[in-house]
Amino acid sequence: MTATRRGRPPAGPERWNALVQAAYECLAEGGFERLRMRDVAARVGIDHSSIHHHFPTKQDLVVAVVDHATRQFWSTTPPDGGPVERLRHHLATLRQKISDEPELHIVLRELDLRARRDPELREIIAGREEGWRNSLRTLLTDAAAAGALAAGVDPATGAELVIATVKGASLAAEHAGDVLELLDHLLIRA
Amino acid sequence: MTATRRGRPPAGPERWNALVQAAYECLAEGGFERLRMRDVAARVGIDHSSIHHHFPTKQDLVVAVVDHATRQFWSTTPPDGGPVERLRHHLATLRQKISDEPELHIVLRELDLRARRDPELREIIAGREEGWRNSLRTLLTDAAAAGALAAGVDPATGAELVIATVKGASLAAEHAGDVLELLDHLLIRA
Amino acid sequence: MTATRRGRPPAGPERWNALVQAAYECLAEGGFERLRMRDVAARVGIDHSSIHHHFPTKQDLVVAVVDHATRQFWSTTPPDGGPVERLRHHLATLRQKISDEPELHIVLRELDLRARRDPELREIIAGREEGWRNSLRTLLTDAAAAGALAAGVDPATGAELVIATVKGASLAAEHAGDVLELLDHLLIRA
Amino acid sequence: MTATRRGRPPAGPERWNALVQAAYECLAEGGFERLRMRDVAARVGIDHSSIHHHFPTKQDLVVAVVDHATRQFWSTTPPDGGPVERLRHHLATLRQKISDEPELHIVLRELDLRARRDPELREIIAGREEGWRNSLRTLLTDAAAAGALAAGVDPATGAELVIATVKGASLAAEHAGDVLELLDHLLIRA
DNA sequence: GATGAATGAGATTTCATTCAT
DNA sequence: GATGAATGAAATCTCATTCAT
Repeated sequence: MTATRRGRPPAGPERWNALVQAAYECLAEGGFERLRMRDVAARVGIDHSSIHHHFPTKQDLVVAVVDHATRQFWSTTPPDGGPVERLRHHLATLRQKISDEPELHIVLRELDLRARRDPELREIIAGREEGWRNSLRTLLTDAAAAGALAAGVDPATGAELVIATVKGASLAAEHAGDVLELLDHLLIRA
Repeated sequence: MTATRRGRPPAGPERWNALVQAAYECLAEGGFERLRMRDVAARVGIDHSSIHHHFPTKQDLVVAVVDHATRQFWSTTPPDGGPVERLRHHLATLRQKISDEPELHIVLRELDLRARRDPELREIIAGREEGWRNSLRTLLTDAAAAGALAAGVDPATGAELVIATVKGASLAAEHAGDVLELLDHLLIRA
Repeated sequence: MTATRRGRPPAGPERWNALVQAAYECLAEGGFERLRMRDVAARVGIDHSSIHHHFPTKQDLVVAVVDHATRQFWSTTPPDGGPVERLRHHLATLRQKISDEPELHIVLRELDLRARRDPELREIIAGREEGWRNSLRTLLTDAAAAGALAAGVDPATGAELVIATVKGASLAAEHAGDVLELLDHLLIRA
Repeated sequence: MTATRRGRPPAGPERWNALVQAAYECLAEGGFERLRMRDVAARVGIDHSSIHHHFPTKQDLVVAVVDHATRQFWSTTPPDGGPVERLRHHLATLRQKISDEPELHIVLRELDLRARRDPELREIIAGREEGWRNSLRTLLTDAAAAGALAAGVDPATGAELVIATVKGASLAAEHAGDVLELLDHLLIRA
């Protein structure tokens, strides 16, 4: 997106990224059912068969999209600060992402569903989600240790509630903010 | 399912129901991406072209499946009793459904995703979900009136939290029970 | 079309005729390419499979239509009178038919074209056309004997010219009248 | 048709032309009713799905055939010379075409009939025919100005007579020559 | 005679992928 | 690396016809 532009479409790793991005957009717009190599290629401006130089099979492209999409989402590393601030910050960031980039949720849900039948995808997604899950548990455990959690809230289960809610909330973007705010209110005592 | 079976495949409305059920199962197993008229027909034991006798187009079959699936799920009418019992019962029923029939959730999520691009499905699903939403709101409002709701819980938003959680929880069936139990605990004071 | 109506659709030979008429209309509207047993049956108001009781195969129905259509057209028997009047009358009748019932021409052209690959149809049509041809030749021969034909017009070839013109004229119904009038003018001297 | 053939099937525009020609032949042999993409492809020696690389839909192929067929026929531009010679020459050329290439007439009649229900074809064909019609009218007008037309022959109607005859004459190729000769005799005085 | 269900052959079209240039 | 042509498998849908009721 910066250099290597001499009047001709760029090649090399830029092309690779452009293809992943294009596939991501196609997926957001039409779902897996309508994800076509042709459309992805067209969006980048190359021939539909040239795409196979970068991604031998369609699955390879999909895997790259999974990597791209999951990386973006769960990587919300909370900043320094007390346990409560960090947890609050994380939930706030999730809220923001959901309203700022709704297509990301669509893509994640598509991938999640597809992962059910595709072990390769399942592993990648599970790996990323596990990172998030652990991070969440730590957050909640710290909050609990600080006495900032609602009574009877098990940190591990609380983490699942957040995950389940985020995934479900993306269904109806207009409610997502309120729901997560409620979650914040319910879970955190202080 | 009752009579008229003398060694020959049954016909009439039974066949219709069997096809819907078969499509439902195919959808649960392979998702929309792998939903094939051929497979549905084969599962019922008729020729793949005969299916068009009952459902002129694939979409017609899908619509019937939507109807079948959504009808099952949201129709959990809580019994008589006090507000708290009714709400508790409803949440418990949802918990039960999630663990008893996980494929139902898969199908619903497939449909939900597909509805994004298919207005016909969208309307059907939205109609059913609206019924559930209203029912939930009433339940929560009644509970609030009885002073049984956690402080600061708006009934409407609470309903959305339940919906979001249920939809999200179905992603990871193994956590669903705990999550909903927590929700119960958090939302309900008494 | 007259009797046997007791609140239920009629059967028997009336049904047969109705089916032929319906097929004729379908043929006029959509050509052979879109002639469907279903549509024919629907037009008469019976089930599409019941049609096979009257016409075992589609070809049988088509043959009946051929019979129906060709009978109508070529059967313009000229009345008594002098040779010139009879010929003039015949040409006038053709003119009239072309403008009154344009769909008849469409059907005949469809049949004519199809007859090229269907010996059964070919024979029926050829048989009918032969009758017309002979009748035309006699007319022209009589006119020639009466000295009423344009100089150098061979009766047999003149007959072919009329046939060719009528068949071609039906292509553009708006010109048909003028063209046949010109033919009258050119062929007949008196 | 010139170079680049080393034991492998030719590609590029040659393939395109070959497909049009093949479709034309199929149409001549079996009519629209039996025009199959499969057969066209087979005649050229490629897979039946490859044909869609050149003609996305069947209609596109048909349009190309229309273009091919109509271009051939009406483009008989008469040479220099007096009005009578030019008209005679044109009629003679038509006679020749009819006997030399009878399948062209078959195809044209198929197209003509189909154009009744297909606006796209109708326009193409109408456009071409209009060119022929105008050319004929000019010819006849010139001949009339030269006093070479039969008495009472309106040039415009005369043009229609020729068109109708040619179209009709193609039905019975064995009579076409005589009929057109008669037309020549009747129309032209000198 | 009429009906509804079923059949099976076949037609168009789509699409990931391969290959030679 | 890119391209255009070709492939082959598969999917939906159509339709004349048959069969049991």
